[in-house]
Amino acid sequence: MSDAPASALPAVEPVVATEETDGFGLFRDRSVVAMRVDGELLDLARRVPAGTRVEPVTISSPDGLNILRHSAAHVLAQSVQQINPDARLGIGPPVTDGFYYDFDVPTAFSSDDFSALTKAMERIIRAGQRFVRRVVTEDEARIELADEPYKLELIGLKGAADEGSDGESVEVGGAELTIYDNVDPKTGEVHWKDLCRGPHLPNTRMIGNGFALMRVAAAYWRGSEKNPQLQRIYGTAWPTKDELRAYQNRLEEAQKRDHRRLGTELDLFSFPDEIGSGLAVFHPKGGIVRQVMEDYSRKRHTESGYEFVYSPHITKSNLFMTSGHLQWYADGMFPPMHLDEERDETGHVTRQGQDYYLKPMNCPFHNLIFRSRGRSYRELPLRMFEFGSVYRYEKSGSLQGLTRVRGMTQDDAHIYTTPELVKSELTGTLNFVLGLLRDYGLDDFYLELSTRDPESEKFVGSPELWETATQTLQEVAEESGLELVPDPGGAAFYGPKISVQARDAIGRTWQMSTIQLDFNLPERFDLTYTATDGTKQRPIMIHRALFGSIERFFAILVEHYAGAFPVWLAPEQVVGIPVAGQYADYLEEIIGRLKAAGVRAHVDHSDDRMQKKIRTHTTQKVPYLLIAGEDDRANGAVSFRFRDGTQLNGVPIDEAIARITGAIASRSQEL
RNA sequence: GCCGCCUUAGCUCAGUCGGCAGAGCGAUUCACUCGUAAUGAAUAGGUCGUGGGUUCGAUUCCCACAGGCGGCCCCA
Repeated sequence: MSDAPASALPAVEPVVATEETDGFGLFRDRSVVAMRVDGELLDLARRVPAGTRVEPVTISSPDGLNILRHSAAHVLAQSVQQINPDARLGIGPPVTDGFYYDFDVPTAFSSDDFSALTKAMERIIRAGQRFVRRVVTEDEARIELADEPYKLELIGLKGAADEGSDGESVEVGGAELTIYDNVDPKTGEVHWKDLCRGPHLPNTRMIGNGFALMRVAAAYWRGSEKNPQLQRIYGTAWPTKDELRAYQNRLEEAQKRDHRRLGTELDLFSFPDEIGSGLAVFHPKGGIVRQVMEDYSRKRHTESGYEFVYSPHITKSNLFMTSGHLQWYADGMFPPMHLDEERDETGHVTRQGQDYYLKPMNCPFHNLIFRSRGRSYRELPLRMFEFGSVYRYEKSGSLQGLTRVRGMTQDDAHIYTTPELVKSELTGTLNFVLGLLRDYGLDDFYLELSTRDPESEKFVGSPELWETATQTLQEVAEESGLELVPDPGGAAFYGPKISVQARDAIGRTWQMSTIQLDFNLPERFDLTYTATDGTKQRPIMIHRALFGSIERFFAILVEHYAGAFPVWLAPEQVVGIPVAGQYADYLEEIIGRLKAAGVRAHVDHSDDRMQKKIRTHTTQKVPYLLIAGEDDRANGAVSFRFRDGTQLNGVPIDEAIARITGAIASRSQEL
């Protein structure tokens, strides 16, 4: 979706080779950068025998873009080693919208190095160096790459496991070990080489001027924090300069929508240093948005048969021993408060203390509520809902605005059901979740089904139980009619789940709600209900978070709407602007009627000129500005000005009020 | 937690090659009363993130810590 369509390019069709030839012989079109034979991507320079069916890969296709970006990564690495011959190479794969290359260098790169690197890259690109593939034996590769310890490690890995992480397969994923030489087209001199499975662009010239270096970062070698950290340079590359610019504009657009920036500009929330990292306060305007979000959610939950429960923020450790959280997730919890311990003068403990923990999850509390008395099958499904405040000691480096915090409010529900009702309950829950998300303005979804990693021993419940549950989730997901993406191995140890992914206004996807089956907690808490035949049965538990966390969902909505909330959510819905002071009283009457109807409205009585007031409240993204001057007063009317700058003048007062209250009541996305 | 960068007024940012700091917006006050994105003027506002060190002198140099940003790892 972020890749530009290839519509401008002429259609290029698969061909069948009539004689032995190479890709250059088969495709004259310059947009073809590689070819596909039997599903395998090959350089255009590769020979194919007569009778081979060959598909062209154009530079703008997903495969073509990856090849472009991977080749750009090579050119980056060549430039780095040109400038700093001591830099050792890690890996350099393409990623979404770009590429990176990891280097082991004694001193980290800074963005100051970018201009020199970019110049070096441009020189290589202009030289039109050819990427020439060469098959080598393992021993030959070891000799040639004797100075590249990381590459040697990859060669060693190749035999062991073909399934490396995605980046490594770019280097050594193929059936043969290959090295690509960067060859000067005039002299035939080899300027640089890299262990790589390819394929590559025919030559560097095709990278053109559609690339840019983006940022530097550190990354653990082969993704493990036990390994040394390498210095990573991220870049982006596109078939044309225009596409590069379009990409850069998208990034700028995303930056303008950044909820942290809008949170300050619109006075919604802040993270005072005094409180601590990852702990937010919501200001009055953000508070209104939150309150409206929560109130509407409460209403819908009540209508859908959920019951509201409340639980404390802290608990003694034994509860999280029972749930298993302390065993599994102690690292992610705030350390305990040790209370009630007493010692004598010599320091000996005379009274054993108690550890209290801030809760990282609500489910154990809900289980206690379930267990507080005997339960009958007649009560099931039992749906408990809570806006539960949870605290998680996230690592300092992973905190991010409101999307990753240490204190948050989950809209958490736990559903206890009989096995017979699991499927209908899951279906109902999924529909409920999707419906509610749509009401908040998100409507482009796909589902992800996270299943057990069959390799892993770390799971609870029998394989048969997992099998049935996964099957049920799959059916429910398929019946929704939404696109379903498998996420093998993504399940938690205690059960499979469906998660709802939503695309926002600029096409980014966010993981939203999760619906998760749990085979673990009912067991650990020994939850039972009495079935029709009088026997005690184990209920099945479904965890369901809709927003995930209110804070994060709030952030997503801010970014989705770029701060311009639909009226029903907007902190300020209407601001009255008199053309001159003498019309303030007239406007005040209209605004008064709106306030009486529950609309968040006020008249701007400041000394600013009217144009200034319009600017002020437009930048504050107020949905409706109501303007009144002599013309309006004479006609018993008022004039609208909307956020997009359009206006609607001389609207009769009753009509104006009906329009506003109507848009609020219907939670309209339109004004 | 790890790597790199950053922290100057409420916000966005200049600046000082070591001699106690400046703009725009915002705020306040006064004048202006105006028909769809900035009226004008004046005033207030900063122990330059915190703590140490070097120095005659530190916002500037060094160290530590805190907070932020970008990644990595992680995300029940």
